[in-house]
Amino acid sequence: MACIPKEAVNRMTRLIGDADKAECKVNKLRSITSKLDEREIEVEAEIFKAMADPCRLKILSLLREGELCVCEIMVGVDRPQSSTSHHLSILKDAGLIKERKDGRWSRYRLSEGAVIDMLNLVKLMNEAKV
Amino acid sequence: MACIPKEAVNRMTRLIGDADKAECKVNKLRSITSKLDEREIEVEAEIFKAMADPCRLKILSLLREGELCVCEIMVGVDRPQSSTSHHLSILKDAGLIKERKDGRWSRYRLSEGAVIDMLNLVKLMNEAKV
DNA sequence: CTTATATATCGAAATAGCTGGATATGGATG
DNA sequence: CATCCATATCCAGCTATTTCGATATATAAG
Repeated sequence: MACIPKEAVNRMTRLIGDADKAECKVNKLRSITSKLDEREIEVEAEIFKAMADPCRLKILSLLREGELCVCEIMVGVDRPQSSTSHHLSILKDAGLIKERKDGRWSRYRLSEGAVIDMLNLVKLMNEAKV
Repeated sequence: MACIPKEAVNRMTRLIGDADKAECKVNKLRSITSKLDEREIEVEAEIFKAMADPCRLKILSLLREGELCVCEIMVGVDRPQSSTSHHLSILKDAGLIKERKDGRWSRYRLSEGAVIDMLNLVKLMNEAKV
């Protein structure tokens, strides 16, 4: 569940050469992560998780063209209705898309904000990788 | 594995009201996703997947401060060595971090490029969500 | 109120991912 | 080459996620 503190400090001491400096570095490192808001990180991970699936990335691509209802999206991604609906709810829970009820149809669109920026950025990262 | 084509077109026809227009929309939707490069989407999903874990987000936060070796990172995230090493390899495979061997130590740093932008963006999205 | 339809939710099986102890690898040193 | 040590890899158990058929919910219309 956690690293062994004593062993960790020993390692750091061997790495740095000085026990006091090592202790100091340990405290510095711990203070960085302890200042992070656990809840915030959880939510950020959820956002990335929502984007971490090929089918959902396709849905987001489709929605860049504009608002679509579920039946259109399931055609676009070529997946059964329940599967499509499931992915949509994950994207919605993460705040990436918005839903609008229209009679018996549910129409989805991209949320305002940074969704498109994220998609553009990851494209850049992909290209940089190759 | 795939949605039922005939049913899909029927749904679209009821949605749009005109069979020809529906057929046309189906083709348009399919052409959007068929133009997407399957391999590229796979890699993009891998990048998001690498960022979709609280522990790995903490590691990226730590590395924003500069290059660190594994023993420093395991202290920072308070995880055992094998676990830390595992997360580092996922981040490395996704291209988010780079490794530099230095004697018996492995030193990791953020990749040049859009990693930090991505972290800043998701922070914005998180704030926007609340 | 009955039927038809669009979407959401459920359930169960399959798959993928996380975790951490144990072990392997490989550099450094004597 | 024997030993120490940092890191990577392996393995097994556990949990989370994906998938899709079946069912439930809800809106529309007759």
